[in-house]
Amino acid sequence: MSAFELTSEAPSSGPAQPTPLERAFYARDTLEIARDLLGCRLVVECDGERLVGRITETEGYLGFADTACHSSHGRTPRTEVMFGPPGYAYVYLIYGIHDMLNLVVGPEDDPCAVLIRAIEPLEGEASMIAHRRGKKGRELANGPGKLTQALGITKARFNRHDVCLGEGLWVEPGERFDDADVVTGPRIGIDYAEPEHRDAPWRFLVKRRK
DNA sequence: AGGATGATCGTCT
DNA sequence: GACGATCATCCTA
Repeated sequence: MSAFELTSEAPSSGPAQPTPLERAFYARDTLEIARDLLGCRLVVECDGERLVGRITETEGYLGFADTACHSSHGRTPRTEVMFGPPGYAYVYLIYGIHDMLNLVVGPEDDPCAVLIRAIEPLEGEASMIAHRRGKKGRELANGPGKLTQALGITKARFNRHDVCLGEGLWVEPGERFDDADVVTGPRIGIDYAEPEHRDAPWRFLVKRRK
């Protein structure tokens, strides 16, 4: 079992060119992708500025058979994008307040997704703090609603967005975390799901450092 | 540090 | 008309 080949450009002093993960990255097993996304760079172009965060927490949602996955309740206008090809954003509003960022994965007609749950700031931190009304440090983006607010990701702007183009919103290779630094556990906020799905260890997070 | 509670609206029955 | 892949605030210690 081998990790997807994540290659990164050598660091350069000039403005970085987008190096988005290609569609093949997203056309694989959901849980492998959720694992591999840890350490990757989430990039958003916001008000002419590039905001970048290191992904530190994800959850896999496994499609039809997963009663915690939206698509398991049927194909609707909201869930439609998950039934399409991989490499697109599925952004929806929860609790009337929070935008959730998911990446559609797996083959077409196999409606799986990975929820991005947390990031750490790499570029544009000052703007992220401003978006978060002064919150900083671990409180800046350690939750799915927090990171979308910090990065300016909304459903209106990015639902159904192609993340393989390298414009607007995409994911780039970053550092690869060692397995020893990765923890798994049950997913958050899905108590309504069947026990076998509610308790499945499909949440991935980087162990707290420093 | 941690538990309870209210916020707020798109989506589906 | 109900409820949710949550968060911030307001308490109590």
